[in-house]
Amino acid sequence: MTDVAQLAGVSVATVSRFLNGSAQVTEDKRQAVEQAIRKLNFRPNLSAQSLRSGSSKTIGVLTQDFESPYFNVSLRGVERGLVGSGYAPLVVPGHWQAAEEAERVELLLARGIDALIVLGGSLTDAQLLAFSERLPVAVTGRRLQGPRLASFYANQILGGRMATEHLIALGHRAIAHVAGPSDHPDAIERKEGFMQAHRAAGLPVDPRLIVPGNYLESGGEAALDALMATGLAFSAVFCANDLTLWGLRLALHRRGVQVPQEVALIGFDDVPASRYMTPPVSTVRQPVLEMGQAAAEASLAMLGGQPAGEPQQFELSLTARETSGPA
Amino acid sequence: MTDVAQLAGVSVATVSRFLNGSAQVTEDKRQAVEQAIRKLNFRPNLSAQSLRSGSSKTIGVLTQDFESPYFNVSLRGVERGLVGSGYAPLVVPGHWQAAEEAERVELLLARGIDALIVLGGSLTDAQLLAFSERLPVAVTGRRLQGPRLASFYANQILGGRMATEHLIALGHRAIAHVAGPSDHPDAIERKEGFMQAHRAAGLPVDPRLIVPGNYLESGGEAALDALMATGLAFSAVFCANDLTLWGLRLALHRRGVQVPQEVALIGFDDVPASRYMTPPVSTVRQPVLEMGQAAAEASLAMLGGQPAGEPQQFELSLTARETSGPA
DNA sequence: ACGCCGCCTGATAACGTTTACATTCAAGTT
DNA sequence: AACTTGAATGTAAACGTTATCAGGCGGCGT
Repeated sequence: MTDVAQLAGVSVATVSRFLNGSAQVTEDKRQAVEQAIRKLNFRPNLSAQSLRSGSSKTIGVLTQDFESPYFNVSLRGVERGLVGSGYAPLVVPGHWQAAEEAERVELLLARGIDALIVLGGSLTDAQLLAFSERLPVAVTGRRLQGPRLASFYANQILGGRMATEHLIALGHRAIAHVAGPSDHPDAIERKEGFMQAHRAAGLPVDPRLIVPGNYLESGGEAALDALMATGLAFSAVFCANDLTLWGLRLALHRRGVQVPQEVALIGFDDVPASRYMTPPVSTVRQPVLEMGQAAAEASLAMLGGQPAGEPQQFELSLTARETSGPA
Repeated sequence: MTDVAQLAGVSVATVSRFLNGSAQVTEDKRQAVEQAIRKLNFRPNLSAQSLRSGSSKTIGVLTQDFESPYFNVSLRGVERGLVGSGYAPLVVPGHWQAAEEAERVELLLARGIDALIVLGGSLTDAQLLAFSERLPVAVTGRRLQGPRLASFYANQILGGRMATEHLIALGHRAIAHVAGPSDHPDAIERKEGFMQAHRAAGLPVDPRLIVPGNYLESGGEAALDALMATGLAFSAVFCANDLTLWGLRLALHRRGVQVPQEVALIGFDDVPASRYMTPPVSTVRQPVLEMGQAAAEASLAMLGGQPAGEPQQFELSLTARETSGPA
């Protein structure tokens, strides 16, 4: 910057003022500075700016798994919300382990992030609120409120209910459920939706038809064995998420059972590849991209000094493709 | 740091020396400093370190698309290679647009990254070499050499040939190919492998059975129409990548044609979800995770002052699952 | 003509580190 | 006893910005 100032015949202060528009600069100097910057191909040093201003122009993003399509769609939303803002996302994975997540957030904090976006995960609400004392926080998948804590969520109970009611409407009466991790709030709510749909329809639910999963394909694969072991008949399965459905679908394929003729399937999340499964999977779409984008925009708004605002609910929608058919 | 020094009754220099182990510190002072750090919960300010040392402890990663499973596996490899090194990856997408990629790299440079990892993309070799004058560069998917440029690649021609020979060995004689983007080197080489396999087997190839794609599902879907339009018969298709295969497989499903009984399919990349397609897809596995990890490790090594080393070739392997069967 | 007011501008002090240089001091050397 | 050596420490100057403060200067009111 000193070089620029010298070449333009002004002081460094003037160059800084020109760059940030923090004060008026007369036309002739402005031009001289502009020219000098171009000539020297000058770029302000971000480290110095960070040191001086305390802001690193970086937003920390806590995701869970780089290979999860669900989280990657969110990430793309964040990326989209940040474009053109001058802020860059610094992404770290937490793998659904509260301890690892907390440690990764500390790492982000040590890097001087200006705001934090948390995509799902296992941190407690209290931890999140504690972080929000230090910097603005935006979180997806929870309903949570604080002065500098914005949240974006969808009604998972309703989603579970929508999926199950879809199967019931198709005439299914013996419906199984492959649940998500039992300590995962979303998984618990989706199961609750499954129960509610049955109650509302006056249908009994056999608890043996609810088997555990892990939100991964492997859980879906294992679930079929568990289901067969019960000896109970079922004509449809509501899977806690799409990956679970994929695994179950593969296991079904291995046993030669037809989908949806013999067993109808519905998933959750509407992950991109689900459109291209055979048959294309029926699922409850979560607007994850939109939620990621909203989280990014909220972070920016909070950095601009605006208050966090109410928790914002996003609508779920049923995408009936071809894994679900009449009983 | 001043506070720590004061509390420990030493100078800031001693604290710094303790932190970096850059010089001996007597046991008593070392303990005093350690205690003060713990008590004040002190964390060195990364911006200040960057400013002073010129190193931001950040490695820029140019990926192409946050939603591409292929690139996400690479990214996970990078993440794995960097763990515990103190370096964090800063990831930006380039979307296969040379102009966008160059701009994103400039953005990374402006952020003071210490090294650059390039995953595929459309930058020219010359551009990459130019970047490597400024900082260490590691690139996957190319064979390229420079003093501070490490490269990791797999033989795409051979891969294309392996896929095609697999189909030929199964008795297929009329084999179609859905190519990748015509300006994409990998796509060109995979097609070349397709040709070579035919030549080696003494089989003619009808150029009308080679149709363009875009490495995306949409290209595969469209390809079937193009193939049908030729009026030519074919019993197998080599798809330039797995996503293309998914799209083609969906189009086939819509027309009610059986895979692999009526048409056999083979893809390329072995993206995670391919294992869970119905039927599970046969494909040529690229060790992308390993390549990403190697790129990260090479970057670290170059930052440690070691030379780049020769371009390193990774082996491809055929994963025959169930989309390929006898003619 | 004098003083006052605003607008631009330049000098300079931070921000929190690292490191070259200077200093101290104990232990060995002559 | 004076002198060298070397290790441990302190002092202070950078690194590249931004913001505070004060000065210069033209215009305006009296």
